[in-house]
Amino acid sequence: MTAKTRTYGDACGIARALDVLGSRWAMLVIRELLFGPLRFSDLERALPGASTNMLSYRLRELTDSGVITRRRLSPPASSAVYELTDWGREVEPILNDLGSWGLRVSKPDPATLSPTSVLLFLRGGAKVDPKTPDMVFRLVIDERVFAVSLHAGHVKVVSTEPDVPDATLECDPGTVNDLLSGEIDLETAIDTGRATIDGDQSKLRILIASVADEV
Amino acid sequence: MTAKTRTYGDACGIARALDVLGSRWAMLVIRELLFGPLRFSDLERALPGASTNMLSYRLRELTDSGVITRRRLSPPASSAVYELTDWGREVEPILNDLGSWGLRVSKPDPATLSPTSVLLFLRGGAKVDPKTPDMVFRLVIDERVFAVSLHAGHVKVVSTEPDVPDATLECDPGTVNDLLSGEIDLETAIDTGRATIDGDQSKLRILIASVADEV
DNA sequence: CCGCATCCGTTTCGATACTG
DNA sequence: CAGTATCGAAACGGATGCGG
Repeated sequence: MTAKTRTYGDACGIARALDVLGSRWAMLVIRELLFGPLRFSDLERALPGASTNMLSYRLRELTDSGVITRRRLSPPASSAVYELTDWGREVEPILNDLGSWGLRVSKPDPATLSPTSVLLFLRGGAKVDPKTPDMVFRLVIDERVFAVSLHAGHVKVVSTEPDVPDATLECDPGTVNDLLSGEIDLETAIDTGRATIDGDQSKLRILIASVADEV
Repeated sequence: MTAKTRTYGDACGIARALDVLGSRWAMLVIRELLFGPLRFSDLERALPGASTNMLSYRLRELTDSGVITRRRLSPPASSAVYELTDWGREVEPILNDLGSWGLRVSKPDPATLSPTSVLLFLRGGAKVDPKTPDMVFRLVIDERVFAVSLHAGHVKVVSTEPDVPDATLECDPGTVNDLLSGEIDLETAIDTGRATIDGDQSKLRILIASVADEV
């Protein structure tokens, strides 16, 4: 059954992009894959509200149109993962811009927040003074480990274990977001048990402050 | 009946943007409004395939969320127009990027092409040598007049009558597109009656060539 | 003609249940 | 874990009609 998706039938590049990315959940699936390959169930967890049904269908569509690929992991762990193709990775700046634009939309009331969203926000929102000394953090959100590094005023976020981090911060996505948007401060987060810190707390404070200023 | 649109229920900026722009035709409506206010029927013509039904609903939604405004024209012409708010105008760069990304998607078979799409393409695709002398054109597509100017290697497209154009080009959207993408040349277009030219043809040729090179 | 409401068939989506 | 099957609900597309 060849998926004859509904098309805009418009030769414009925008319409053609939407023919591929315009259906519900498509862009959010891509958002989730921005920090590396994920399994079906990872996506399911990151996108509650998307039915398994929809997910598998969208994944097939995106695979067919060449935005993502399905790959089987090597023998020991024999599960399948989905990952962005080179072309798919090129939507990242678009999603970033869309994300900044969307900040002016009021938050939905019961709101989820995936680790990925927060990390994108961190990466995109930070404009740090280039004279700030370099630093590396180990960020643990929802069991997933990320290396967050500050180098020459540029924030980098990668989905790996950092070597020699200056500090480790472990907490849930909501807390990271509240910290970055300045809604709570680090002390409160620690005291209320929402965050666990290990290492150089002052450096972490610098990073957080620089992002919070932007917002 | 307050439009309680389906929401992603996700606090991420991307998801919130999609709560507003994610439904079918929404972004294309915005695309059409990028060059200035339009009436309901103008939108209808530019977006065949969108039912009047859908259009009026989308327009209300976009108005409610503050992306566009509805304004009544002054007395003589007492019709209403829709136009982007400042915030709405900020999606332009996003749509441009989306448009470039989407060029790699194969064209739908029976494909329409609105004047707006072509002009966006013209504006976005042209990287002209800054040493090229300035020029101004009068472009007439589907009865709509635009001023296309080349100044210091930058292409500007505005929806107004230009004063003192170097040349006038009148044709349908498809032809402009074919010219810009190098699929036909100016001579052929004129000979086959697809384009009508008045004024300095050589200058027009320079503009066209510089865009076609990009593609 | 313009802006929209209404009716109706089709497609897409969402929730739950169920299988390899 | 990684999806498919099923089914009701919502969104969409097309046609028509109606008051400015």
